[in-house]
Amino acid sequence: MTTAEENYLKAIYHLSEGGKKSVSTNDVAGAMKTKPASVSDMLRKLGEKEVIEYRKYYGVHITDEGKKQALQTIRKHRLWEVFLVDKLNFAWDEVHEVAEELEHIQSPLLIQRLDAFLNYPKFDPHGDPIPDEFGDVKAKPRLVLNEMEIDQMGQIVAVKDSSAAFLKYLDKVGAYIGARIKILDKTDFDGSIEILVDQKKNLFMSKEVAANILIQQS
Amino acid sequence: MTTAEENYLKAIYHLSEGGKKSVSTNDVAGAMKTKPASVSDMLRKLGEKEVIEYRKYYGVHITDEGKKQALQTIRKHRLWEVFLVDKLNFAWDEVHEVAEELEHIQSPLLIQRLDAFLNYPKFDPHGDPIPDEFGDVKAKPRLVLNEMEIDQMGQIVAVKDSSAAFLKYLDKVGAYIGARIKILDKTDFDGSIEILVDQKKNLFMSKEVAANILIQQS
DNA sequence: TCATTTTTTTAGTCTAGGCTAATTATTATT
DNA sequence: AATAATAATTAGCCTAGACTAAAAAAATGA
Ligand SMILES: [Mn+2]
Ligand SMILES: [Mn+2]
Ligand SMILES: [Mn+2]
Ligand SMILES: [Mn+2]
Repeated sequence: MTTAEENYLKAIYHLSEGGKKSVSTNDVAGAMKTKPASVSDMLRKLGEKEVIEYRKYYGVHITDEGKKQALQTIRKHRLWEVFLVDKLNFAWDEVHEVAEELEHIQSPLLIQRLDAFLNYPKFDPHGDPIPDEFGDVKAKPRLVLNEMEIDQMGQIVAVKDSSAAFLKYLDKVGAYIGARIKILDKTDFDGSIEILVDQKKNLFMSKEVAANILIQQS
Repeated sequence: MTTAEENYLKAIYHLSEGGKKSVSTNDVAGAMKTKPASVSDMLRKLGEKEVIEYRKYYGVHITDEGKKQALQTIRKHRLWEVFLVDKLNFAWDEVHEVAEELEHIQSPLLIQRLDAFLNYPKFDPHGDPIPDEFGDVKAKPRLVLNEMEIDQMGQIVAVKDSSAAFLKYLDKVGAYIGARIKILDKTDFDGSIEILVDQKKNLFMSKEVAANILIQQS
């Protein structure tokens, strides 16, 4: 698999995650920031490699083999992110782009040793689970913050958006992975919410922000 | 610079190292394991970027700017090799191929942090000096083992060949960076030599092997 | 249902980096 | 100095991965 193929397959995997059976050409183009015409071409190639099932005009469905390969790339991406944050003192908003390159280095030994060196981490700096070498991820149920009800409580365990802009914003307002939160108020009009962080700090946030924060109930 | 351009420029830099003013198309093709026709094409491109001076039919000369860029790639390569050996417990014969990929990751911050994490190493696992961030290398005079005379002494400080085959051979016979050696005998007929390692072990080696071992006199 | 809109694919073009075969320049040898 | 050998370049082709414009299929909705 080339770097481009790995990136496409990973995008298709992520687009399929919400349990969607099929992913459209336009969806992939959006995720990859390429044109639909380029996507059609790539889908044909990935179809021939049998990592996806591709029916012209009807979108694409990732195969078990494809899922396995995508999870390997994701594993590598997240392990490198842990390395950058834990060992090289990168901030959590600085790691995504570099990991996007590092994930394509081809060396099973490297990843095995890196995993050991990092002490077999289970989550990356954004709270996302790291698949094991067989592609198994232990997924605990998580809620999206903007869908929680008043008085519900929980802990921030992950973010959906790993862009520097979003993560810097969270840093600024004091939201972080592990923070204990409680829903204080919700505004029907715009969907914005008010939460209590660590039993001491009130925090208002827009629906857009809350929709990118994942909560686990304790 | 693309990965391919970086690899070519590095090869040209290494081929120029012996003080040779100009490097031939065939030399580059040999080092890169590509055909001369492909090299001609690349030389034109590198010439346009002014990292080399290219006169058709008369070989190529690396510019100061080219040297600077090559040294940055070499710096990255060698830092990654140190990381693999010191932190991930790779053997010195296992690192070259992986470093060949890692050296192309584009992130100045990454290299700066990696350097600090490794405690600013001055040499890679093969004894080669690591250029600093300005491209400066501190080069101490080194002799090639097969050119030394009987009774001369010194320390193995580096190897010229970083292939797994060669390094595994050195492991097997007990030669390593840092070993103190003394020339016991030389055979004119085939250039083979006998050395004493660490004042206790006699070691015979062919001219070919000795020609890839670098000695610093103490 | 049938026309319009939207989505997707195809056709054709481009660049990077390879290749082979043919040509040309340089170097070596009579 | 002329010819032969060698080295290097050019010409033409290929694949991967992008793109635009045109064509075709599917979805929408009057
Ligand atoms: Mn990537
Ligand atoms: Mn992440
Ligand atoms: Mn390389
Ligand atoms: Mn090395």
